[in-house]
Amino acid sequence: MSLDDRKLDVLRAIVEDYVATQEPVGSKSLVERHHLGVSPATVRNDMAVLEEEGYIRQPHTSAGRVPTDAGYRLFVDRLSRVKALSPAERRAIERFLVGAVDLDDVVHRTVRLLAQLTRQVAVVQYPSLARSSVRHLELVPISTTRVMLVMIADTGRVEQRLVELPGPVAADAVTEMRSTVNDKLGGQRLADTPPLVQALVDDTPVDRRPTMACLASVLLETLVERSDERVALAGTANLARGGMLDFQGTLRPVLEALEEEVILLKLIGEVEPSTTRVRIGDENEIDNLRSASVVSTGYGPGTTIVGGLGVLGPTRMDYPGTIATVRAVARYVGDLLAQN
Amino acid sequence: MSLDDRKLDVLRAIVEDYVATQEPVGSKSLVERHHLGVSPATVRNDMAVLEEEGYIRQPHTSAGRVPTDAGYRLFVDRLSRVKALSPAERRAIERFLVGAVDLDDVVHRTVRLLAQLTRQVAVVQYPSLARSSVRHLELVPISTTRVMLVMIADTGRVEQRLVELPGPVAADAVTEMRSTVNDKLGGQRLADTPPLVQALVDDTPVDRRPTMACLASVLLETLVERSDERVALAGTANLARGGMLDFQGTLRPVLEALEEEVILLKLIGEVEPSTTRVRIGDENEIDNLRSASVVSTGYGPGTTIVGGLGVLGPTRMDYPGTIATVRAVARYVGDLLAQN
DNA sequence: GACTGGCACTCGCCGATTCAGAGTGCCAAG
DNA sequence: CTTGGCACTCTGAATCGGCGAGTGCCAGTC
Repeated sequence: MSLDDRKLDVLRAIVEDYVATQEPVGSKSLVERHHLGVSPATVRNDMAVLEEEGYIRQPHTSAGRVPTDAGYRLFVDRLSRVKALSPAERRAIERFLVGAVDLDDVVHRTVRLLAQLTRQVAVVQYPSLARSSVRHLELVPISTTRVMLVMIADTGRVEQRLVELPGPVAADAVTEMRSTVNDKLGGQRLADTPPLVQALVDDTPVDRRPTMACLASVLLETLVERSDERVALAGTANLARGGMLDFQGTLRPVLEALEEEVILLKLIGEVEPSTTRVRIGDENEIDNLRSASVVSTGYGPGTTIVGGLGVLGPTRMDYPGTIATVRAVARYVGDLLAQN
Repeated sequence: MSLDDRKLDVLRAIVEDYVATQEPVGSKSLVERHHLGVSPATVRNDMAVLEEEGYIRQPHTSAGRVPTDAGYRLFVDRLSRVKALSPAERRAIERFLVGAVDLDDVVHRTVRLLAQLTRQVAVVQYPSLARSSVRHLELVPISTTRVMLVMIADTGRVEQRLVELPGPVAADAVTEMRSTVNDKLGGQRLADTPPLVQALVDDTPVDRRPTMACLASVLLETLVERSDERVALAGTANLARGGMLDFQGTLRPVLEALEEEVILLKLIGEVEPSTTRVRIGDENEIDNLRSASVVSTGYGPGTTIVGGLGVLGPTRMDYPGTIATVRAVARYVGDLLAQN
């Protein structure tokens, strides 16, 4: 049985009302607020059908209806109208992001901005190393047997690692290695480097090979294996709004999940080109987040994507508004990145 | 009126019981659990006095007593016996901290360790730049008018900033500037650099002065003015343990406070030499944290202090245990730092 | 003078009960 | 297919009473 237009209207009205009021919505108040041209009784019949189909449910017999995860899903996919950002929001975004001096700065500002605009928990992934290219590698001698390896990526990320060398190395040897390393790896996409690194070792004169091998292993470890994705988080306090009625009374599992970087990455990573992804309640793979929804998207200069960002909130969230905000912020950040 | 020994014993017993059970403690259960050699009636009299003096109070007439902030304070100052760490805890600390490759890594591991051991919110400050010395300054040309400035401090911290130069600069000029900058600033304590930086500009040949001035201003801004202290946070999920009975029902204000880096720094910064500081409830200057306690201390290689760390939890916390853990972790981290 | 046992009293908590209101499902009629 | 009407259900708030933990005080004892 397919749902006719009015039933879909009813579902939309239910979602909108419930999101706004946080209370189960009944047939009567529905017809009052949304001028559907029919009587409460008719709406009740529709609601019965919607319930049978699994889009809404009653928390208790004889209290209004509440959308199910499936209901939200349908709403997001087919019913929600795109909401344009208010000029105030646009201005807020611009004001917030200009004057960032640093990649760190950009990410921090972005995540706070996102949390503030959506009033939810925001997550921003640092530009992924795997999607970056090497702009420069720097070797800084710390002592005769120690070198600080600094890698600067074209996305602005800077990673450093202390390297313990197998034996003492002269300063000019370091300089020389720096330039060979830069010659071979500079400009290369990080994902492509492993074979190059190997070649680098093989091409090194024997007397220096142990040192170079050591360097190479750290390089690989840092940049590739330890797939060093970082994320920033903000707005956890927003979880405690709304009396915790969402999240069935305890924030514990949600907060726990948010402490795991791996989980955060899973939430906002796995970005496909330029879509906005919405995961609703049970669609989340993480058990602790079954009562939450995640809206995420990718960002990057131009059309390329270098990282993900998104927000997390209760399933009862303003999807159209959130989606619009997430998209807008992602676009602004992308533009900002393109300028560098 | 001074409190005699038994009254203090009673206070201690009350604190210990309340911390353990989370329930107001009455005279009867007190004498049962702690073998004070007196009758409940006597204890009642003592409790009346303690209440009069403001160390304990009754949530409602005729329910047991609960320590006040002042009661906890007295307990911490005079009554608590130092609790030795269990061997298991010691092992946990060591296991957790070995294998850290990075300053970032050390800090992250530490903060998680601390959260896990104390089952509370943990905060760790990165080694303060103000207390560090310059180990090396690196200038990496990004384009002809842009340079990446990387500063490596002796504490292992690495800060970078993109510098927009007033005009194009040749590669060898950059190299030259790098070495002069390093000559002048290398090894200097960061707090002492501002005049040196000024001198640096003055000593620069006129043709290069604008570039150097630009560099200098970024340097000052990054390292000094923007007093770039960073902190790591973990264990917020622990706030949601114990049904939120502490924190009068809502975590919101606490979570909000924890989102502000400035506040976190205030909590664990301001370190005096090698003391452990305990701030109980109202003693906190931050309004949002009036129902929380903070245990903090400084850490650093040897006896010097380069940063602070600590935990935050409900006033009803196991002070002796927490203090012991915080101290132990600080010491281990200090040792770890000393090795570099 | 300090401690103790006894006793009356207070008051919050818990379960049961009641009541009003919102909302439903169903039915018969338009 | 829609609508008005109606009986029914169930929750949430308010009320009530008994229970019990815990207290404060007093008189007696060491």
